[in-house]
Amino acid sequence: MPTATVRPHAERALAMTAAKRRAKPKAGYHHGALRASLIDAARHLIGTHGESRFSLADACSTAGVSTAAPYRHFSDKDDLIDHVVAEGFGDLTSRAREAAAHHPVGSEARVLEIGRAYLAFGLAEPALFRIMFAQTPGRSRSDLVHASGSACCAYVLDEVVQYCHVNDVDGSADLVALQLWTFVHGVTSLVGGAAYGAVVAEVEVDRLMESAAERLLFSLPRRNGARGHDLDDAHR
Amino acid sequence: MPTATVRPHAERALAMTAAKRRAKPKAGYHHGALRASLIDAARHLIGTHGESRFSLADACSTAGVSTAAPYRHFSDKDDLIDHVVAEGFGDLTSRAREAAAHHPVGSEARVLEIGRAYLAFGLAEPALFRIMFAQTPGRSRSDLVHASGSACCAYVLDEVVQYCHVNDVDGSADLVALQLWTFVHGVTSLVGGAAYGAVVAEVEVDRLMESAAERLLFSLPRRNGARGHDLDDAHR
DNA sequence: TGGCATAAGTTAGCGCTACTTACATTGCGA
DNA sequence: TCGCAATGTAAGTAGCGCTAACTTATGCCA
Repeated sequence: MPTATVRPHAERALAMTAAKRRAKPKAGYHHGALRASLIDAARHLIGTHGESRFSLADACSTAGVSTAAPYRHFSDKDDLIDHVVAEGFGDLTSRAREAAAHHPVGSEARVLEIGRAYLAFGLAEPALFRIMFAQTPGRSRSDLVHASGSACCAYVLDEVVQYCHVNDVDGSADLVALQLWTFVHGVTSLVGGAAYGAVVAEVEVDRLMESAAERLLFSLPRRNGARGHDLDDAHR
Repeated sequence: MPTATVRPHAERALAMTAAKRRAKPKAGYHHGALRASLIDAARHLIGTHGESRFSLADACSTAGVSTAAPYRHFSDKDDLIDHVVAEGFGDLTSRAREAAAHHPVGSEARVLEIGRAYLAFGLAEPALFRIMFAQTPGRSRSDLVHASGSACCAYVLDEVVQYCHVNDVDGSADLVALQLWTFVHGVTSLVGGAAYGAVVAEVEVDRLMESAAERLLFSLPRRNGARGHDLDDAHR
């Protein structure tokens, strides 16, 4: 047994600032909030270096623990990533809900703000957004990912369906909702990537989305025979 | 010096079948078509195990060479992946061009078939499709990737712009083309992932795309004041 | 046709990573 | 306060990307 045990990782306090908002960090042998700290660190590292460059060892050193510590909280590296993805879906849903809250149900502004929140999330963390909707061929994601992911998609789709019901849109509300979600997801995927930059100016992305929402939803005919919007609104 | 040199990798011939269509494989110390074989192997392995699980060593063993061999042809692992991506963009463009060739310029069928080819490519190789449009935050892709990628996108967009010109569509053709491409890309991204499966039946994807093309392009007003299609066609 | 520069392979080895095993430390409840 | 479960560490293994130094085959040229 060692007579004078050196307290390792004295610099841990420096790395804990990121997790401070989540739990009380106690300096010492036990980290106190390692689970949350590792998720935070992984999310940040994936965002800055990409998923393929992300290493568990990096996350450990930023959290200030040894490389064996994560296995007390996660079964393996993929399990940690799954928790990052689930947290991402939770954040995306929260952001969309917050954006919607300021506008009445069934209003165009509400639908548009949800779309903008979706896009803003993808722009803020493109690498996270990508792994959220990706699936590795070999393995299946955890139930946590499936639950949070389908909850997120279900919410977004439901908001569009509600717009259709409130405004008596003719035709299949599910189809329309799926189309709009698909489009917003497409914009978000492309602007987060490299291909878009050469083609689209960032200022125009919002106009692109508004115009698409107009053509895919707002201008759709209503059950009473009227038309939601004059189509000319879409390209003035 | 060894007196009796054993010829290593006698089983190489077995692994060469995949590259046989590309170059003449000569059994022996020199592979003969290693560059192409490695690209093939990488593309296949990324497709079956995902990018994050793809290892250069696996590609080497399927090609039947040592792990140092790739560095005679590629600067590093990322360089090999870049070549896979460039080949992917080339294939995607080829498929789209072939699909378009059977229909007159400016016809709805031509636009739809290009969209279907795009979707079919993404369904056939989802992992490849994903890395084609992804970018790792830390590093920039090679000029090869940028060239093939922007050529692919430029072709797809140009076809929609041509439709607009042939049919005298009113408004910005660039905007419309971008919208349609974004939508098709969104469908392809989502069906390749896990989120869609729970929501959309695969049979309906084609109807989804057709209906979106109707609303985003075919039903748009024309310069002479007419309307391309009656909007009701979109949801009969 | 011989000879040689060079292209294109190989083996050996380094540092990093994911993960496991065995051990150390701590907090908490009986 | 004791003991145990939770949570950390250190050490070790296998596999990975990549490099350095060496070996083999090929094409070209006197």
